Amino acid sequence: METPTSTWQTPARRAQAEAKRAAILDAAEELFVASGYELTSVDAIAARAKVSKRTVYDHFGDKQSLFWAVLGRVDEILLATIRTAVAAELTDGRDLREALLAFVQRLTTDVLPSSTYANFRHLVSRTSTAPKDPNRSTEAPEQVLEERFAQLAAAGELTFTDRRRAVQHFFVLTMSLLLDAIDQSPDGTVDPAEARAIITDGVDAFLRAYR
Amino acid sequence: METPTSTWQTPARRAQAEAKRAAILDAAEELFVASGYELTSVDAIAARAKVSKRTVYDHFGDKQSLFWAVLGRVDEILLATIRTAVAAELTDGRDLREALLAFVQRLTTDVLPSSTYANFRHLVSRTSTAPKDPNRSTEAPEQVLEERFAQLAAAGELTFTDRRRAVQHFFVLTMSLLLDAIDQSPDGTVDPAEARAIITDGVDAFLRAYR
DNA sequence: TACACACTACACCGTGCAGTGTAGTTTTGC
DNA sequence: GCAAAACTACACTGCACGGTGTAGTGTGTA
Repeated sequence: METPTSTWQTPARRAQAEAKRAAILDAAEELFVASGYELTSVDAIAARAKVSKRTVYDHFGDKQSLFWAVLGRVDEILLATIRTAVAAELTDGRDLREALLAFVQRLTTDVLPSSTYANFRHLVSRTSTAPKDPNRSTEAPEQVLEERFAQLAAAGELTFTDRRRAVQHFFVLTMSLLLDAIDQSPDGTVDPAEARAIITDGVDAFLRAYR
Repeated sequence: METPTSTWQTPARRAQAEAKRAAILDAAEELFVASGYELTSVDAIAARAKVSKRTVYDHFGDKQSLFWAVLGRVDEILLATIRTAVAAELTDGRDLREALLAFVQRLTTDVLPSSTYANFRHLVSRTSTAPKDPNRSTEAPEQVLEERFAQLAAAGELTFTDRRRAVQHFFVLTMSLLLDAIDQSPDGTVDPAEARAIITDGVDAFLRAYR
């Protein structure tokens, strides 16, 4: 058959194929996150997805393409999550500190627990072992926040000269430290109290620097 | 022979052995940093060190131990560099902003260009593919800065409740962003002007938050 | 009924790599 | 000169893994 995704089939067949495809992506994501690109074998992915190895190759061609497909899905989810969180928490008129705290809290509970993005940041950014995707925008998430920060600055709630830098600082003061805390601990979980402390300290430091 | 490091030999022999050992560590460091743990073969390390593969195994036993040895050396150098930089730049009576700028600048020029620590941070922290060393203190560098920050707080130059957190924030606002910038760029180098901008922005933000 | 699609099971190939065994060479200390 | 240390060259094992080829199975669809 080769590339079942190319032509247009009857809905029933198509649905089955999509289900398998999703299962493979799920399994691949878990294993890549857990063990990294090199140490994750296609056989293991197939086994976890309860799918024959051949099906994996029929769907994705090779290991690299599968990895990129996983990455693409993760990027999508992440971007959607950030957009939602911005829209839901960073609302006008709300106390800025409360808004930012809620925003980060929401991001962590929505994205990190599935551990989706947490370790992928490390996997991708510089595992150096993972193959680099030629076409992908690592900028998107930041830009969403940048726009909102610009509005906040216009409203006098924040003060900065370089909005890009301000967003960078916000991210490292909150998300980066949370990610660090996560993969510092052996089991990959962080004490919720510690997490809250990191978040509040980060937000407060940010506000002292940029209010 | 097996493990030439165990018994005590005559100086000449020992010196030769040490030279080889150092050459192996150098080669291993370069290759691990460049390609990651998995993708670096022991054969490649031996070739680069201009040493027979057998010698590598005679010295280090296996690939993991070699990796840990490299890590240990990097840790030592890093710690010494930080101590020196603290002593040299974070002196009493100096304008705090100038001192912190010089401190970060010195760290980057002393540690990053050799790229020693830059990518190793990524290799170790969560490559997940790299083997974990059971006994190593990832805390040391931070603690050096913590002590100095505590003194600065006592002198009224800084204000914070949690000195550990303050140091974390300082690191992410400066070094983390520099490392990010480095491995964001394909060739592993950063425009010096951009680097300076990152440093000054980071230090200024830190001072706004903690002065 | 018959076809095509998605999939499985499984054998198979090539390769790269960690690690070993060994015989031989150079150097050093006595 | 001799013995041992340090090292080289090289062959070799074992294995895991990426990827392919193929024969066969079940199932919606025409």
